[in-house]
Order: sequence, then C-alpha cells, then structure tokens
Amino acid sequence: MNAAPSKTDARARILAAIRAVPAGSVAGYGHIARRAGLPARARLVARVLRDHGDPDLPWHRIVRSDGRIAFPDGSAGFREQAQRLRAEGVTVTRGRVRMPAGDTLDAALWGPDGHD
DNA sequence: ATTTTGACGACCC
DNA sequence: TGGGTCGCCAAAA
Repeated sequence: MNAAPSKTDARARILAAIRAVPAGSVAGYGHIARRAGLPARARLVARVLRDHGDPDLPWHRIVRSDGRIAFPDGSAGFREQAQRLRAEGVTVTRGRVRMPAGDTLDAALWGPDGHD
C-alpha cells in the first residue's frame, strides 16, 4: 500500500535503517536504501546522512558498497569515520573496511523479511 | 524549466 | 585492485 511514501517518511525509514546497523558492523548506502524500501536511492541516503542532525546516529557505520569510506581521503570526516569504526572493532585498511560477504549473514543480523 | 552537483551503485576492462 | 562509464534521484544554481 505504500506506493508513494512522502519524502519525510522516506527520510525516517532511512534513519531507522541506519540505526538498525549493529555496532561493530557496517552497511553500504544502497544497502540502507534497499532496507528502507527505497531501491536505487543510495544518493538519498547520502543526502540524509549529510543533513541528519542527530548526534546519536551511527553515520560512521555507513560506507560505500565497495567498503570504502565515502569521504575524500585524508579529510576530517574520513579520519573521524575511520577512527570511530576502529573504536568499534572494525578493521580499517587504507580507508577501506571489509564488507559483509553475502546477504545471508545480513539477513541473519537484520531479519529475513522485515524487522525494524 | 534546464543544468549541475553529490557522504552512490552496477558494469566493464 | 583499480580506473572509467553510465544510470539514478533530489536539491541547488
């Protein structure tokens, strides 16, 4: 029934999906978008992350689909994200983290159908 | 209304 | 792994 989710709702879903990422783990932008019911809206996720305004939001757990940090190498955001991830036990090598292998593990972590 | 931009992604080589 | 192309979408210019 939700054929036309308003932008506000979409944003709320995205934020929820981001908060659903467990500490010590990472997720891609497209991954979050899909999880929020918004396929092909990875860029929207980026936009939300840029604006969010919630200090508790685990934005640092969101990386590119290839595992690379989305900030320019060497930038403040880049370093901060790497630092935060390491603080959670995530290994960051050359600004890159190891992405979860298959969706199977992903489903196990988040729920096979819908669990937010 | 048209073009550019951006914390992106899938493909290809 | 790494570099380049093309597609996608919303906000800004």
